[in-house]
Amino acid sequence: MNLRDLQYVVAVADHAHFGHAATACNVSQPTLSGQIAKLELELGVEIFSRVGRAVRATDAGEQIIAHARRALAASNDIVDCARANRDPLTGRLRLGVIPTIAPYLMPYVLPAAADKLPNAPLVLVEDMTAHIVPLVIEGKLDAAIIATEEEAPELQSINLFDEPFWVAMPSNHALVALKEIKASDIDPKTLLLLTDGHCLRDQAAELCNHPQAGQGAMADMRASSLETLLHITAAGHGVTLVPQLAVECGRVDTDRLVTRPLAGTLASRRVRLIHRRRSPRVTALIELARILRAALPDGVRKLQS
Amino acid sequence: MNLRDLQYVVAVADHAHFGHAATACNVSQPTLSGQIAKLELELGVEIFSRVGRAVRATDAGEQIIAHARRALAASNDIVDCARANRDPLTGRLRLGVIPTIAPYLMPYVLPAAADKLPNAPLVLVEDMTAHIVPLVIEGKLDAAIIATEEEAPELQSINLFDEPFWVAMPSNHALVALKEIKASDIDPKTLLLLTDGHCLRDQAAELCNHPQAGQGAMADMRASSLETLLHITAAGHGVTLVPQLAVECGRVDTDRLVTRPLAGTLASRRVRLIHRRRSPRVTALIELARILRAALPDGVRKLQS
DNA sequence: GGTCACTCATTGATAAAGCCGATCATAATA
DNA sequence: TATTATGATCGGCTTTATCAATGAGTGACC
Repeated sequence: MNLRDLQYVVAVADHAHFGHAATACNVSQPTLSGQIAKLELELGVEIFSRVGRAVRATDAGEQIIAHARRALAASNDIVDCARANRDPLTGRLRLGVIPTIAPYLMPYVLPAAADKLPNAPLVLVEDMTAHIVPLVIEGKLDAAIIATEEEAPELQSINLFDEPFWVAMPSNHALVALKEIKASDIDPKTLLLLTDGHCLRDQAAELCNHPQAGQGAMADMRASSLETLLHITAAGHGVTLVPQLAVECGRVDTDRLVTRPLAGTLASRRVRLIHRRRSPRVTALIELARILRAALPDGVRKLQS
Repeated sequence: MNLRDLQYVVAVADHAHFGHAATACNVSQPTLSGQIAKLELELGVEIFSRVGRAVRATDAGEQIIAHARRALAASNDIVDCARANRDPLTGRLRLGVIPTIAPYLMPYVLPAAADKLPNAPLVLVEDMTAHIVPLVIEGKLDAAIIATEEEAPELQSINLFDEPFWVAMPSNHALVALKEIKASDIDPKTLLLLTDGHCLRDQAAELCNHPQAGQGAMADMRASSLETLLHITAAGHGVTLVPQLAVECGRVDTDRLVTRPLAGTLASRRVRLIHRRRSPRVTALIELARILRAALPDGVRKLQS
C-alpha cells in the first residue's frame, strides 16, 4: 500500500470515473487502473464495482475510502507542519465564512490580513455552516468563521465576538416608535427569514420563539441572501432580524429601512473561528483571530479567546 | 512521501536508534537512513537531530511523528477493514483489561470467546487504565475493558455491567455483625487501598469520602494486586472494598475473610468495553460484548449497550 | 441489429525508486 | 591513542510505477 494508491482511490471515489480521476492525479488512466487493481488484490477486497459504465464504491470500499481520506489528511498535515515550522506565518490559509458574515466582515479583514500576514494569503470559501464544517474536519479548509456552536470532537474554536441582533423594518412600520424592540413585540406571521440552511434563519426563528415563523403570508418570498432579505423588508413585506455587522457595514437604505436594537441579553450570536484540534496552522490562525478582532468596527463586543 | 517512509520515521522515533529501527523495519540501516534523509530534504525540515551518538526528534519532528502515527493508523485501518469485510468475525482481537477485572472475568470470557468466535483469538494485555486507553486510541489495541468513564472524543463505549462494591474484612472485625455496611461506617484510617494508578483505589477512596484514605497506620503496606490486598486484609490489618466479581470469582478465604455488601445505589462501578469510534472491528467487538455478558456469572447486573 | 462512443483492462518498454553490501566519517569511550 | 558504536555515502542491482498503444466490454442511437 502506498499514499499514492490511496490518492488514486480517493480520486476515483470523488470523480466516479477512472479517466477523470487519472487526469486529476496527473497520471494516465492505465496507471491509475493498475494501481487500484493492485491494491484491491493486496487487500483481497473489491473497492469499486465496475458494473457497466458506472463506477460505484462497494460497502467495504466506502469504509476504506474514509480511512484513506484520514491517512491522506494526516500526510498533508505533515507537509503543512513542515512548512509551518519553517515559518509559522507562511502559506495560504483556506478560510470558510458563512454568507451572513462574509460580505460584512471580509472588507475589514482582507486588507488587515494582507498587511499583517503578507505571506499567508487568505483563500475564502463562502458557504453555509453545514457545508463548511465538514471541509474543515476533512482538512480541506484550515478554519472557518461560523455563528453556531460546534461540538464535533475533532474541532476547536476561538471566540471572536458577540454579534447582537437588530430588528429591521420599513420606515412606516408601527414598531419604529420604540427605541428597543422585544422579541415578543414581533408578529411571527410578518417575520421574514432567509432560506433553509442559513443559521441566521434558525436563530431568528428561535428568538421569536415561533416554529412557524416565516410561514405567514409572505412565505413565498424566498431570500437566499441577507441583502435581498433587507430589500424585501424595505419594500414593506414584513420585519426581519439582522446581525449587527450587516447593520453597521451593509448598505442599508436608511430612508426606507429602519433598524432598532433587539432587547435581551440572549439577543445575540457568538461568532467563532473554528479549526481542527491538531491543525498545523494553529499559530497562524491565532494570529489571524487577533488581526480579525482588531479589524472589527467599534461597538462590537470583542471576546478574549 | 510514502507510507514506508513514515514507518521508518516512527520506528526511529520509537527506538531512538537508526540501526535498531532498521532491523525492526526489516531493512538495512543505509536504506532507512537514506529514506529519512530524502524525506527531510523533501519537507525542508530536520526531523531528527543527530547530535553525537544520541538521536532526538526536533520540535518539528515531534509534530511530524504524531501525524505520521495517525497516517499509519489509518492505513492499518484499511487493512483491518479489508479483512473485516472478508469476514467480520475473523482476525485476532487485541483486548486490554484492567488488573482488578482481568483475573476474575477472563476465566469466563476466554473459553466462551474461543467457542463463539473461533476465528478471532483474543490477545490480552493486562494493565492499568492510564496505560491501556492510549493504546486503544493509537489503534494498538482493538478494545479495552475498563471501569471508569472515558470521554476521549475518539473513543466509544459499550456498557457491559454494573459491578457493586463489597466490603471485605477479617472475620473478627466489629462490622461483621452488620448485614450491609454504609460507607460512613468505615474508618478511613483502616481502609486499605491498592497502589497508585488503579482506578479501584480512587473509587474506594472517593466512596469513603476521604482524600487521605489509605494514609493511616497501614500506609506502608502496598498492594499492587487485589489478591495481595485481600491477603493483607485477611491478616487483620484493616478493611477494603472489593468489586463483586472478585468476591464471586476470586479465591477468597472465607474462614479468615468476610464480605458484606456496601449500601447505596452509587456503591458500584460501571464496566465498559471501549473502542475507537471508527474501529474496523466494531462488528466483532459488539459480538464480543454479547458473548461477554452471556458469560457473566448470575447476580451481576448486566447492561443493555 | 449494427455501428459508434465511451470506458476500463491489458501489454510491453522505459525510467525512477528503493534496496543492499561495502565502506567512510565522526564521536564517545577506554 | 586505539577501539567501538553509529550514522552517512557510494555503486550496482532489483523492483515498481509509469506511459502509449491497444483490446474488450457496455450502453446509446439510428
